[in-house]
This record gives sequence, C-alpha cells and structure tokens, in this order.
Amino acid sequence: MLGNDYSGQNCSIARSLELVGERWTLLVLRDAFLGLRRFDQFQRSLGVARNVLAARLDRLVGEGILEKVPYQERPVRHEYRLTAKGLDLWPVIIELLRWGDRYAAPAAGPPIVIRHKECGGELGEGRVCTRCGDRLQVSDVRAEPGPGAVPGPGAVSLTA
Amino acid sequence: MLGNDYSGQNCSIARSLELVGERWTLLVLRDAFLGLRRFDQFQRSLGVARNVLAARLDRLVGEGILEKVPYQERPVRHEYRLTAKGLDLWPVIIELLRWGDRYAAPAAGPPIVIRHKECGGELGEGRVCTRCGDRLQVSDVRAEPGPGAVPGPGAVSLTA
DNA sequence: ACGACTGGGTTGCATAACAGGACGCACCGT
DNA sequence: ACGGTGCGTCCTGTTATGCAACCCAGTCGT
Repeated sequence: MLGNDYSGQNCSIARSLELVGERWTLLVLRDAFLGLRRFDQFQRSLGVARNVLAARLDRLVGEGILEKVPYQERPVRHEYRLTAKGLDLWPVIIELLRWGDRYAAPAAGPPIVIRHKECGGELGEGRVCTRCGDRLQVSDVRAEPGPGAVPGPGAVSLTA
Repeated sequence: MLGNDYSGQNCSIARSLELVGERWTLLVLRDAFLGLRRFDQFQRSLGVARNVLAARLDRLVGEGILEKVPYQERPVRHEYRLTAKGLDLWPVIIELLRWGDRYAAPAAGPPIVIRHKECGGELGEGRVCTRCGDRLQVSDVRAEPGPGAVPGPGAVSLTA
C-alpha cells in the first residue's frame, strides 16, 4: 500500500477495505464467485496486468480469502478457490451489483441477473428472493445473462 | 483512473467500482453516512491528503452521489450531502462493515454498532433488525460506539 | 489597523502503484 | 525438435498518491 494506509481508523469498513479495497481485488473476487479458478481465466476475463494479478492473488491467499489448491501434479498447477471467509464477501459483491444495476446499467438492462435456483425468482432487496421470500445464500443462486448481456464466452456458475 | 480502466467489463460491479472503487472514496462515503459534511471534517477524520480529498469530493459530486450545498454566504461555504443515489450505497457500506466486524475487528469487538432507532435491536443479516425483524433503511438506524470503540470525538448520527 | 485564524481549497515535488510487454521455465502433444 | 499452455517474474514508462507549502476571502482579537 501507499505510505498512508487506512490504519488508525478503528473502523471495520476501513479494515475491510484494507484487505479487499485495492484496485482489481473486488473484480477478482467477482470472477471467483462466477466460478473462475485459474490464473489465466482471471487474466483473460479482467485484462489486468499479469504481475498485478499475481500480487492480488497472493494477497488474497495470504489473507485467507482464497486458497490455492493443486489440481494436478507434474507440473504442479494450482487453482484459487474462495474460502469461507471469501464466500462471506458475497453480500458486498451483491450490493455493489445491485447499486450498479440501478445507477450504472446499460440502457438495455442489467447484464447479469441473479436467480434463486429453486424457484427461479430474482434476488431482491436484503438478498431475499422476490418470488418465494427466502433469504438467499451464495449457494442458493445462479447467475444468468440479463437483458443487457453481450454474447461471448462467459462463466455462469456463481457457486463454489 | 489509470490507463486500463474497468471498461469492457459489461458488469454492474465493475461500473460501480469505477465510480466508488477509488482509494478513499468509500471511506469518504462512510463518513458521510456518519454525518460528516465539511471538507475539514472529512480531512481530519481520514487524514487523507487534501488534494486527494478534493478530487474525490469533486468526483462524487460530479457523479451525483454527493451534492454541494451552501450553508453560508460571505464567504460562501459549502457542505457535501448524500443524494438519493448516494444514500442507496448504504447497503454496500453496511455489508463491508459486517464483514469487517466478523473478520477484522479488534479483539474487544466491533468499534461501531448499528441499532434500530425504534426498538434498539442490532442490525443483522440482510439488514433486518435482530429484535423486531423489520427490514431497516438508512434512516431507521443510528450508529453507536461498540465494545471496540476508542474514546475521542466521533460523529454518530448516521442519517442525513 | 494589524496580525492571526478558519474554511476550503491549489500547486509542486518525490514516491509508490500500475500497465504493458518481454522473458523464463516446466511440461505436453505431435 | 517445435510449438503451445499454464504461471508466473522482470523491466520500463506512466499515473496516482502523499506531503508540505502556499493562496484567498472573510472574521476575530487587540
């Protein structure tokens, strides 16, 4: 970080931002929630410089938000998965998504819609399903292309 | 922003972060939700460089998240207030606060507690009051010093 | 009348972070 | 042997940030 970090703030928001507030970090996490796992997937999806991506992933692993698990030997390859701590950032991501949908979506509508897997209802205020009224967790939903989606290869799964 | 902005992402999260994801911006907004209004209040509270603060406030005013209203003439002095668009960022701030409380709070506990004004219950999951079960809006709550608070002059009001 | 003070900035410089591209390296398929 | 993939590291130039100094209008104390 820069010389003047957010310390001395005694505020949980500042401490959260200290961990996930760096440029690209929340977008890496968004992609992780969308099911991306591997270095190159993140890199292609974000277009971020590879050194910066490596630094962010390392940081997130160091903070226990992602974990690096080998998915093959010879050569050893790792994938980055959300830990419980990382999965708990889901509400933050969702509220950013909702605000962006309301105030910064393309004219066509939101590019992504979050739906309750069970009943197909959309996720609404307070992360409650607008159809059945359940409070939704990350594992209860899937992401679908919305009216403002553009075609192209996109990940879809949202769950771990 | 830097050369490579988050554009080309067609994602509401990226668009949100484009507006509020810069360093200090979300902390400025946190302070605005805590009732701070004036340049010097923000500056003292955050310890941010004055030029950076001026740039962030200008940006937020330009995006319609804050508005600059005069509170005296001769000399003209302005204060920065949250607009409706800005107030709608409350859920984002709250979820960051909750995550930080869970994973990055001091041992003593969270420095700030959000309570339902009417019944005194704490704000819980999904921004629902843990006592009376109401879904809470920004105007329904107040911020109080929590177990991990440190003494000192702090704003408290949370509402506009 | 004069200097100090306050609120609200602007300017200039040094440093840290970022973007972009080249490079490395172990393996795999052919 | 050769090209390709997965995952990075290194180098270099550009951008943003931190920091301190400065400015300006008005107001207050003496």
